[in-house]
Amino acid sequence: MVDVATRAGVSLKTVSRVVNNAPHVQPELVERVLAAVAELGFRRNHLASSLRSGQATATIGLLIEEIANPFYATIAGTAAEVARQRGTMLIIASSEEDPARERQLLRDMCARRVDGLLVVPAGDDHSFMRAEVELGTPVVFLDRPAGGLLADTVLLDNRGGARAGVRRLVEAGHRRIGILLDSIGVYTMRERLDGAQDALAPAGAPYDTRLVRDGVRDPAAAARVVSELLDRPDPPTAFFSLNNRITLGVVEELHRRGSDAALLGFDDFDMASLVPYPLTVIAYDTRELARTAAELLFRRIEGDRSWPRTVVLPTKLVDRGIPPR
Amino acid sequence: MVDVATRAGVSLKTVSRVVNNAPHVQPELVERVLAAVAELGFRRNHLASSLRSGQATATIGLLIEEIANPFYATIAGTAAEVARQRGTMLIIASSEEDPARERQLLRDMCARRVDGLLVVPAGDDHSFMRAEVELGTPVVFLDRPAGGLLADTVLLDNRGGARAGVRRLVEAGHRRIGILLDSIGVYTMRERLDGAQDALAPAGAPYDTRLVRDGVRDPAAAARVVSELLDRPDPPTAFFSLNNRITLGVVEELHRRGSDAALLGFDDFDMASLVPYPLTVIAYDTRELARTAAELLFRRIEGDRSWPRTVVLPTKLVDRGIPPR
DNA sequence: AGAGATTCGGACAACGTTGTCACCATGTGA
DNA sequence: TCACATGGTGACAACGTTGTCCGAATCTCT
Repeated sequence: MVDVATRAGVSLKTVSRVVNNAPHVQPELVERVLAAVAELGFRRNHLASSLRSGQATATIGLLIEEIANPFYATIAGTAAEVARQRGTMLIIASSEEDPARERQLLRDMCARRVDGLLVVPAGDDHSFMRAEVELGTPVVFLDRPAGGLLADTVLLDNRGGARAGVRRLVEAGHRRIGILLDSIGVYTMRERLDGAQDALAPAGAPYDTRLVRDGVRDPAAAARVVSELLDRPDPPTAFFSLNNRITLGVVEELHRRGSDAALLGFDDFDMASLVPYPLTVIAYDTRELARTAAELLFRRIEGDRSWPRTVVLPTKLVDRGIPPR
Repeated sequence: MVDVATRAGVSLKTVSRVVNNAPHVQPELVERVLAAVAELGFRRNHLASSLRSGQATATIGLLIEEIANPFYATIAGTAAEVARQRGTMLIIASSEEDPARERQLLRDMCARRVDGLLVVPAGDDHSFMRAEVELGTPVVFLDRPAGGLLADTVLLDNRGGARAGVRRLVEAGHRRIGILLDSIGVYTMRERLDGAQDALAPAGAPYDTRLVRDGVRDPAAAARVVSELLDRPDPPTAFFSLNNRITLGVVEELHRRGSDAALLGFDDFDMASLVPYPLTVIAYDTRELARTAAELLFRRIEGDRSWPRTVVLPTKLVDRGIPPR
């Protein structure tokens, strides 16, 4: 900047003014400065700029579980888009469901003085962030609530969605329903399971814990579990898979066996209509989830100091057919 | 930091030393400083730190087309992982295929003094980055080459892959092959098209431009084009779709019609085995593409000043059946 | 013509950190 | 006893910007 000033024959401060297009600079000087900037290839140092001016690094942090997962990729894409509209950059990191790693990454983002944080929580205790939040870094949690910290949160109606879906199964006459889930440790899974119970109880359907299988991490495992359940003396007549990775494996196995069991899945996916099996799903708008959270975050960044909100977005049952029992 | 120093009864500099765990500080003082840090909730300002110490913001930039696209999401995930292993954060932005936007985003990342850039180029002239590169910001291009700039590049063997795939179609007796592509303006599409020609020419197969359709942007468009081509008096007996979004639409239409045309697609996808159609694809390892590029970038960041390299990664033909003509 | 207002440039300090250097104790060897 | 390392500490300046303030030049009005 000094070099630019020398070259243009003005003071340092004038260059600063031109670069920030502040008012009250002679057009002629502006021109000379801009010429010098171009000649010397000057680019303002954003670090120094936001160090001096206090706040506004024009950067927000996004912490998710796993970037490559389409759900999180959609969230990231939407967040990036909202950020771009605000002239803000996005730092992304993935916690891989590891609370220690989550903590370290959040610390690191704070050290970088991000203007705000968008977090899909991995651990269940976020009280360690209280200091940062009180110091003025806005945080919005999405998809899952934070533990031990009052903050803005945007969730899906997991329980209501599962309830509605399972109710449809029950209405079609199903009573023995195999339920496959990733990990009971995850909030969304617990909610979905609760929703299923909500729908089963009034139908007087036995909530048979032998039909509920935890720890189904991938399609192959899902296929194995389905196979196992179908080989029981009293096999389930319907399946409810609690996420789309599991659904994939279930479809594969049901299709392979030519089974006529009903299948309900949480999470829609692109190719659902191509899948060789009638697949009813509980869908939701991932982009809206992310957009809502990001916009809430920016409102906070812009100074909104109102009481923390929790927004719950609806889910929708997409019925592609449920074979009756 | 001043507050911490006061509280611990030491000088500013000693706090700095402790925070950076520099040697030659009395264990007792270290303890006192750490206590003060904990009590005051001090967190070192990364901005100021990297401003003062010159380089090393411990941040790299990734510029891709569209985060939500699974291909780029995989790249982003892999890049984030490599970065994390190096204690580096990742800034992600998407150009949405807009050269102007690409340019602005790259400038912005440079202004933030990233340690290096990973770029999937959108425009075809990147000479505007020469100044930055010469100033010492390493850049690695991936998936597509940069225009007008000598830099490290990691590519896929698009042409070779397409050639091998189409050769298989030709071997199975196909001569009239419908080719659907997104946009001839994109490097990868041109290469794949060239590969197809490579395989068709020696077979004496007519390269019938009426069977080549550009501008197929989404599955629905692909389905329409397939329908149109099949309704010709001399319909193609095989289709080659140049990306997976297109493949999706082609599968849908072929399946709908109960057609027995052969289908070859560029890009593998998760559910390929579930698709209700024998689908042979040209696959590649996206993670390896990203990992290679990211590791190359970090070698540069660590000081490697050797001549820029171009790495071409192989593709693999995954044969899930090709109906003969 | 003089007083006040307006416009614009520049000197200076500060943001929070770290590199440089000098200093003060010790301990060590001649 | 004296020089001389050595380990431990702090004062100071600097990184590249921008906010504050002062003052010079110009304009406006009576």
